[in-house]
Amino acid sequence: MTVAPALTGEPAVAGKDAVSLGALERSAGLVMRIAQLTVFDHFFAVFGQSEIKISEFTVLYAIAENPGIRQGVLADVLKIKWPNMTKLVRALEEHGHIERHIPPNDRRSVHLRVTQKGRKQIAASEEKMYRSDRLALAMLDDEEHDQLLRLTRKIAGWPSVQEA
Amino acid sequence: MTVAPALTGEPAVAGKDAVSLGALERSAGLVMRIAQLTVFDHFFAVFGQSEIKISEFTVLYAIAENPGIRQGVLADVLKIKWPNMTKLVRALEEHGHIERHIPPNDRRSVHLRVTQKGRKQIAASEEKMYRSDRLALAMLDDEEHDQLLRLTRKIAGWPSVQEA
DNA sequence: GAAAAATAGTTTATTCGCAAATAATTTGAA
DNA sequence: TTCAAATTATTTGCGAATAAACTATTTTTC
Repeated sequence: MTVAPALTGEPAVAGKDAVSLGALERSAGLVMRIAQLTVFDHFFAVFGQSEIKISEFTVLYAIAENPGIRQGVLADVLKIKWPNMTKLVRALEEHGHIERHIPPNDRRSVHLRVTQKGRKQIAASEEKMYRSDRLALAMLDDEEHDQLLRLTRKIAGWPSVQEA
Repeated sequence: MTVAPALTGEPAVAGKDAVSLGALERSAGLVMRIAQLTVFDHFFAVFGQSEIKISEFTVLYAIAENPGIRQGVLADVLKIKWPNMTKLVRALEEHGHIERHIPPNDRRSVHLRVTQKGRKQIAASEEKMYRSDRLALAMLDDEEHDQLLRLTRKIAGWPSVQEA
């Protein structure tokens, strides 16, 4: 029930006794946040100084999977705030990865599509995404990985794989 | 294998067909992030306009559990960046919740202790923390909650409860 | 024992995320 | 019809988070 200061590699603080968080160590919400930050450290390490950010890649990929999707819908699913999605979409458009279409029947909305260049970008970055995941969760075996996916889907309010 | 746009309560975008994220739906790292954001929505809802922020409470509680701890050690364990920890510690000190001690044998470091007032603040807020966790993870049964805790501890690099 | 390297923490400047306000359009109600 | 409310997206302003540079002190190396 104690936490070693060193989380990866060499100790962040050498020679320090273990730190205990007491009852907080049983707050799955808190531990989950720390685990998530740890995971994303790996993601950033893999993507590094890539030409496309993880958030941009995720949105780009999602648009490819859902041609013509509205950006607000995507924002809600990915838990991205609408103003941030506006910026992401603008960046993707400026890089020529997507196109914005305004349908005549509802000119408030913006429908998104991936361009040929966007498809190439996905092909070029896709493997990084899977590698990030494997690297970040290398301490889990296959069964644990599946468990984690099942639990996190449930928390996020996504249907379980069976019922989908 | 599809994601309903509505995650909680009423649909964020009514009348929209389900969104699929394709292969990304099997990236536990990505799903974990979305789940974590969902969890913290509940945390913020419970803490709301409390006099103390969740981050401040967590740090305060951790100091109480580890009297005299250095703030850098705490920052590394909680995955808080050092400059942010500086601000958190300053805020806690200004509110009279903690004291900073500079030991004569190493005057670079700052050792932290909770004051009597800090202890009262913990007593006053502690229950909110547990309530947040219960509320945010209400969709999990006890076994699933334990599983989640075990998996996230492993990802965060914390020893399992057994081996501690 | 002096210079160089490492450690602990803070400051600064910038980026990022968010809430609130705004704009444009569509829907709904009187 | 006409006007109020809702929807969709963007802009703006501000506060939080980050990286990089900096200060102070201690440890190591030669």
